[in-house]
Amino acid sequence: MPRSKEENDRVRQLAQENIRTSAMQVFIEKGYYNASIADIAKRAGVSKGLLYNYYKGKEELLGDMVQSRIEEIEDVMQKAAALGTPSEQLKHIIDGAIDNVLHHPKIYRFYLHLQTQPEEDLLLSRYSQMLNEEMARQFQLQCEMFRKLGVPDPEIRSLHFSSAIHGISLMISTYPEHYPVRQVKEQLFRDFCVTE
Amino acid sequence: MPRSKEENDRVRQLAQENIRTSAMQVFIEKGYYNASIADIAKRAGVSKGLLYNYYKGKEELLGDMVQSRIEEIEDVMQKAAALGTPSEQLKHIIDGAIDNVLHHPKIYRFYLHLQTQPEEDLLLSRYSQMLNEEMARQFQLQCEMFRKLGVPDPEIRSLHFSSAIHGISLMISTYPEHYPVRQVKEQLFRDFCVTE
Amino acid sequence: MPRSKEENDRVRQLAQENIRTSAMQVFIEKGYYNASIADIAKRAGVSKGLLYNYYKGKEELLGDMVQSRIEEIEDVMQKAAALGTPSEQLKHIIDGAIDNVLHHPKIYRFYLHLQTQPEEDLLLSRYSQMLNEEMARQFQLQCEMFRKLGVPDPEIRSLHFSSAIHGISLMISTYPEHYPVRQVKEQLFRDFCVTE
Amino acid sequence: MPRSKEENDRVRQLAQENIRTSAMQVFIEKGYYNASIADIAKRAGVSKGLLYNYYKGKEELLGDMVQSRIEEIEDVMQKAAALGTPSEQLKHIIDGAIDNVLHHPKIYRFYLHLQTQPEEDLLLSRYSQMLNEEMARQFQLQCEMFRKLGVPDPEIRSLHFSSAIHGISLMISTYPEHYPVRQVKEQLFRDFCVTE
DNA sequence: GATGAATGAGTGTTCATTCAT
DNA sequence: GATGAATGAACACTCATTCAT
Repeated sequence: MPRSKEENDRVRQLAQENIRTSAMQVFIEKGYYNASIADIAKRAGVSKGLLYNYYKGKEELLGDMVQSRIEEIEDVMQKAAALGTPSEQLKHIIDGAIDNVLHHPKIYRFYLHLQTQPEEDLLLSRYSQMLNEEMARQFQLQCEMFRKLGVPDPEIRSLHFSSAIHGISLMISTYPEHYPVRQVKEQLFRDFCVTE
Repeated sequence: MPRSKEENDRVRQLAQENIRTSAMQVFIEKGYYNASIADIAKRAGVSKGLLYNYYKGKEELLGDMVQSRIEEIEDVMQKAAALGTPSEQLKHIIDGAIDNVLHHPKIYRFYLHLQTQPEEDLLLSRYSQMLNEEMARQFQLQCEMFRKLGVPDPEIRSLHFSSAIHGISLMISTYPEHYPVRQVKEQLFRDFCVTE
Repeated sequence: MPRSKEENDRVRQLAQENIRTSAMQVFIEKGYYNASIADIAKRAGVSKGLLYNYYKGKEELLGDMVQSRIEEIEDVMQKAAALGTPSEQLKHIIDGAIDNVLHHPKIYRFYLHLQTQPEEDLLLSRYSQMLNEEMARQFQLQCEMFRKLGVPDPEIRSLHFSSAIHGISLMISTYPEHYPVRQVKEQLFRDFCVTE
Repeated sequence: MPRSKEENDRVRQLAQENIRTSAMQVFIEKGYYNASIADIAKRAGVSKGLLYNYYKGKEELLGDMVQSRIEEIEDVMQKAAALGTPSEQLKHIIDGAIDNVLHHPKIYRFYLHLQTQPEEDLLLSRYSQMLNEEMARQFQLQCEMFRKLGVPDPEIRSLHFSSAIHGISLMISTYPEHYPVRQVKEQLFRDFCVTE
């Protein structure tokens, strides 16, 4: 007795989800090049063959991860944009970025690693480019916010803002303990989100 | 008649230098895992065998690179420490860091990539750790400078300073063009190197 | 539809058996160091990759061979021990040893070759040691038999017995033809298995 | 000022002797295949290049060793043949063989190892054949001795004699300690060198 | 004679990917 | 859909041998 179409779909969804999650774990632990397909399949508790039924290969798995990372970022940005004042919007970005690093430093680390992939790595540079482009989109939205905030030179301001957040994120992910997160957030807020 | 010892030493030095330089180029272009020994040897115009006469393997080549990177950083820090006032010292660090990224964005990128290696990459994590430790040493020296500068909470200040520099460096290396370097340097100077 | 577990096991058994047998042939023909993995795989009609699915490497293949050789010897010893009189027991050892060399002189040669591996061959000395230890075990069992036989100095007697058998085996394996096997067996029996 | 011809020859002789001796040591320690030319040259304290001036390669070095081994054996046989009675002759062979193993068990081991080289090892089988042929020559001479001794079936007797000596040698070289050498020699003498 | 830098063919090993079942 | 046996290309590394000096 064959499964119904819906049930089949659900099985597919679950299997795919399972594989993707396992791949993320293994990539984050061992890095893309050290993660073998066998590792991922074993982690997911499926056969290598099945993995290839759902994903064309290792690269596509990474592509999925990058895609969902980008969606995550865009989600934060959209939620921010929906807020009333530019000050609140920027604060939301600060919180989103810092909390994310704080709770998942290894994930931040992984994507930064990917983002800094050598440009001529023909296999992966595509993904670092996608991430960088997302950063650029984020930058544009921030510019708009700073413009509304009424600061002079909103582009420069946005650049400073991004630099500050990335610098702090890097430091947090490198030394995850003892980082005075609250203070830093407040400092960022004072420096960037208010006009005297 | 065999070559004299000195002559031989010179030949060895040159060959080694040549190989190291080529390895750097290839690593930076293609990344560690995509750079094959054959690539490096070809780039150096040398046989694979000779490469192994001078280096035990791929890893040692990377080790050499990391070592010289660390020495480069320590050199900047020592030159800074030798200056008269904490203000000048910090300014020297700013200049050293920013100019370095500006002139060799790919090299900065490469080492940041290495630094963000997943921790369980047994092969490379050793090197990311070495780089992180160097960053920690740098941090300690900076604390001292801020202390002399007479700011309250010099540790927090040093943390902010490092975050700022790393953030900016990351942005510069990602978008090497159009970055308002002079302005940023001046801003950093105003933010961190003077006491009102 | 995947193969059933049992079917898969059978396939694995067959493949493994095939590889092991081919490895034995190639090792015996060309020697361990001259037998390349490619040789063995080709002989087995199998890809190099598959070989590594079943064996961790060249050394493990040899390990398997040594293991089964030891089991072969212990089998003869056990069968001997199960016999009624010491005289019969020793006769069984003589027959087992001589017949084995006679029917597979090259195999005897191979293991003797392995047993005489230079002690500092870090790779192989482990296996020569295992074989020597088996010989020592055999020696102990023989001592017991001679003791039951009621000879004076059973240890010395066992030593002579082993020396004689090894000497004869070496000669047979070196000059496999024309060796007066029956006579020699009878002589050994008269010399060692009876008490006047 | 060029060296005189004689002096030159002497230098050559010494250098060659030095290399040959070192090669023997290294071969005996690590085995032929694990001994690299670099090892041998280092042990001899000369450059790889010089080694190739005197020997065409690794194989020729081994050839030299085998040659001198054969001469050693023939020397014992000639000294034996020069003695007055067959009984004394055989005793001399016993002493020569056993004492040799006793004093240099590793060397015996090495040559037995070489002798048991797989027949299809195209590189080394030539040498194992040379050694086996020498053993055959020795066998012929022994036959003559046994004939003179007046035993029936001197060929069979010689075969037994060789088997006994090889068996004992193998045991001594494998368990160099505690072997009751004197007793064994006496037993051999009683078994083979006297007629009742 | 003497050196050791340089070569390159050969080998063991890994792993993404395919496909018969 | 699901499996895992099987493949083979790619790679790191070794070492006997050559030759310019």
